[in-house]
Amino acid sequence: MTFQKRAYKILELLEKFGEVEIRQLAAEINVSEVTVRRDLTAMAANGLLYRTHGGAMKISEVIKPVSFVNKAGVNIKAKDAICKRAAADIIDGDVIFIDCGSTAFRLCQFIKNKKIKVITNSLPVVNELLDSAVTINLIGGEVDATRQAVHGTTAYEHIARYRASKAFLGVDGITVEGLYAGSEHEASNTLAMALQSDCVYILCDARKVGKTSYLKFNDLSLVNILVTDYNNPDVTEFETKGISVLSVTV
Amino acid sequence: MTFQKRAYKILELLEKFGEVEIRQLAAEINVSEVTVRRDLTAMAANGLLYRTHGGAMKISEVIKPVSFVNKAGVNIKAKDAICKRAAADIIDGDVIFIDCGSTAFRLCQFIKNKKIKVITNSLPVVNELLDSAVTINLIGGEVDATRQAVHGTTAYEHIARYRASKAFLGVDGITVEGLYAGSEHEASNTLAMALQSDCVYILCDARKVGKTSYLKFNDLSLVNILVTDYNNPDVTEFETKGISVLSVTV
DNA sequence: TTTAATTCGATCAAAAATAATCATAAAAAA
DNA sequence: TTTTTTATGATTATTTTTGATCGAATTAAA
Repeated sequence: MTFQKRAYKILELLEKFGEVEIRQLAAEINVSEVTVRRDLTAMAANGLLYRTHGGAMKISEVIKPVSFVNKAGVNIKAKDAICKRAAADIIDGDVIFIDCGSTAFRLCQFIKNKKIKVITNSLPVVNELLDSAVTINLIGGEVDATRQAVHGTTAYEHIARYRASKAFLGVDGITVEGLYAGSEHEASNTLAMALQSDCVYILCDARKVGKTSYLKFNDLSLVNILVTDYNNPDVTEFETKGISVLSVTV
Repeated sequence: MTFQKRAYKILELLEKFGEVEIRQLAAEINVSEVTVRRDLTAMAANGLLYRTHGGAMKISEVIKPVSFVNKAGVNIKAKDAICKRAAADIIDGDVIFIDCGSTAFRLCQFIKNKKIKVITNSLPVVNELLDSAVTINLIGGEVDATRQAVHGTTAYEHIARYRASKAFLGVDGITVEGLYAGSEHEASNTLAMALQSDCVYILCDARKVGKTSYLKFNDLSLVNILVTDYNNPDVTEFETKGISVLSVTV
């Protein structure tokens, strides 16, 4: 019985009971207590479990895992429907930008098993995709705590170094006149990502279509595809401006 | 029977059983154990299987290496004592590097109320300092999921753009001969941060002092201050090399 | 607090597995 | 063909793994 196999067994028992005693393990695996003790020490050093006097505990019950949480829970159904449709366009081998909005965040759940590269400035996105098939490239720069995202000059320069096949971006408002953002930061970031992408998707639920906001940062020429649940004849206005509209129903 | 044929057979058996013993393989393929051993070594080097003592395992069966959160569970008392001492040296206005090791992570709790800038490649550090007085600059680049940190060429270039007054770094081992790391990534990162800092602190609990590891990546000239709980006359050896040793008791 | 019982870490020894060395056989190159 | 290189197996030295033992440290009980 090799160390690797014992480690497996130990983790299995740990998962089952939450905690285990050395005597119990020694009997179960059929090795001496000294060996079990050595195994536990090694595994604790590798962070696979938490060592206690006389045994071990599951790590999750001792230390809280790292987690960035995306709080924005508004209009989730619509956002999920939009993102599901958008995800259908993502194929293996794609390199995509995902911005730090609450809409684009919902995209994560649909792309976990795709073999793609994701470039993002959003900490919740990184956290969500950490244990997935996706390769993550995180934009560097100053961290904005309220948005849980990276912004600033360094960040935009970082974005400019990469080239993606698709960008999935949210906006604060979109009309035939152009794109609106809620802050300079958001605008700069959206713009930087869009400029480095072959195909720009705007993910935008119905509330924001036809609405303006604080800052108009670009006209519609930046956009290739608009994914929305806004089912209204007006969408033809966008199409005449050269934008493909993907309508979804909630 | 050529190597290629044997390799195929070995992978086949591995797929079937998940693990194999050398004796078993030698009998099955009808070659000596020495040859099997050589085959396994070669195949392991190419990442086709995981070598164990006495045999081999399927890669997927092997327990994932160091997950970062967990490693924080080892020797916490010593690490906290070390970090508390180190934090006493940090003053308002400082710009500091914090690396992605489990020791340096413990520093966060002591600096939350300081008016400083922290530059880091560690996601847990970012998470821990998100709601604090600290301004965070996150290194950008490829995300290493197991370490929950950012690494790669882009990351090291990002580091080179900044200049800090102090760097707080962990190592896998330190002797009078030099500094040791557990991987190329860790070494590159530590080195990059150290080179951009006016004063380099090595945070190192007693277990790692006097110990060597996988990779020696630099001599001691890189280091200015060693903070450790290693209370032994031998520390004078480091001091003769020009390093200030800050000893703490647990 | 003191005492007794565990548990731990260090050291040692035996067994197994590995790495290193060498000689031979097979294959490739000259 | 001869020479050189490569692959294999045998042999020996080294390393790793495991279990036993004992003093020190830790926990639980009195």
